[in-house]
Amino acid sequence: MIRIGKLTDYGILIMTYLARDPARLHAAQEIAQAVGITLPTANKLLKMLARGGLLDSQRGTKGGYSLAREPEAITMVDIIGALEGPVGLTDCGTAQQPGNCQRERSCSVKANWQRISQAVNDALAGVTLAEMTVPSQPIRIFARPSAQPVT
Amino acid sequence: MIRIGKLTDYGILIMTYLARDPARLHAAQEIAQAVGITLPTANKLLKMLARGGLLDSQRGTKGGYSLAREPEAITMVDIIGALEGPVGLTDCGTAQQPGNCQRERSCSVKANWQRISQAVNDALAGVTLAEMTVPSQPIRIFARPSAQPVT
DNA sequence: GAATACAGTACTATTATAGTACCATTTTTA
DNA sequence: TAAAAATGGTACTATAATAGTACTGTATTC
Repeated sequence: MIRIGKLTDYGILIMTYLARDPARLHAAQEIAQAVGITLPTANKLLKMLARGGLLDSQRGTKGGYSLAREPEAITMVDIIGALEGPVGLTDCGTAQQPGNCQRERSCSVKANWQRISQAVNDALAGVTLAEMTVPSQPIRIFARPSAQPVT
Repeated sequence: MIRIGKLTDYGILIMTYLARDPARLHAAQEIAQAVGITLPTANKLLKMLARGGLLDSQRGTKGGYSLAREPEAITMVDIIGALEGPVGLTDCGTAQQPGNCQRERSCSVKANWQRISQAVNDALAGVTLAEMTVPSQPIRIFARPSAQPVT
């Protein structure tokens, strides 16, 4: 099974919670209780999401977090990217470490592998946070401009 | 980062290798050497792939493995599914354990989450093993019948 | 200036993955 | 018919990644 971590799961719950009341400022403690996770864990995730540019934060008493952009402009790729790094499926598939694979010769898979990552990326980019707040909305999958069925 | 395990990476290399010469029977030792992994690891993977119905096997001297279907009829979902279980992204998203999530009330995310898994699934199902053997072929992403842009 | 809340970092425990070993079963061949 | 070669199944160990926690620092409000 391809899976993402528990923390990312929680992170999406947090983001979804905030998306339901975007105007207000929400303290970490309030969020932790609402989502059903411990405060330390919530703190950790909120920091990461803020650091990733998805949340605005305000310090001090009456401080808290709020969405940095409107829910329509935040996708699953943004959230997963902030919590787990760039979406890729294998070591040789990520953009940053091009020459990492030791068996370049037998690995013609590489280029295609990156395409697969791209496909998954596109799928996740097609789901906005706004869509997550409503019970069931059809998800759009956009084919990239270059993609067309092989005849 | 969403990632799949090393073993699955190896598994795809194995399948790609076999796809290049589908007619012949390939022994585990030959495959291990060709792909660049140890024999025990190759054995483990080949067993899993055979058990998953992706490989036919023949025992005894002169035995070995070969693709159970033609490369065009094997997709990334098949391979990943055989090595890591069904493609899903989180515990509550998989089909088999519907009531596992403890915070059902605050989790309206669930249904959408399953849709995301479905989107990823579709993306991976759009890549055949045959396409992996050629250096660079455009990958098709099919939108599901129900999917249509929200106006 | 005290209390509250976020920011950053480092550490520990847990869990999942990767890797290995062993024995059983089937088929070929000498 | 026996030995060798190859797959089938299972269980175990070691490693690595994840999850969780704690501590210190900084900003803001009252």
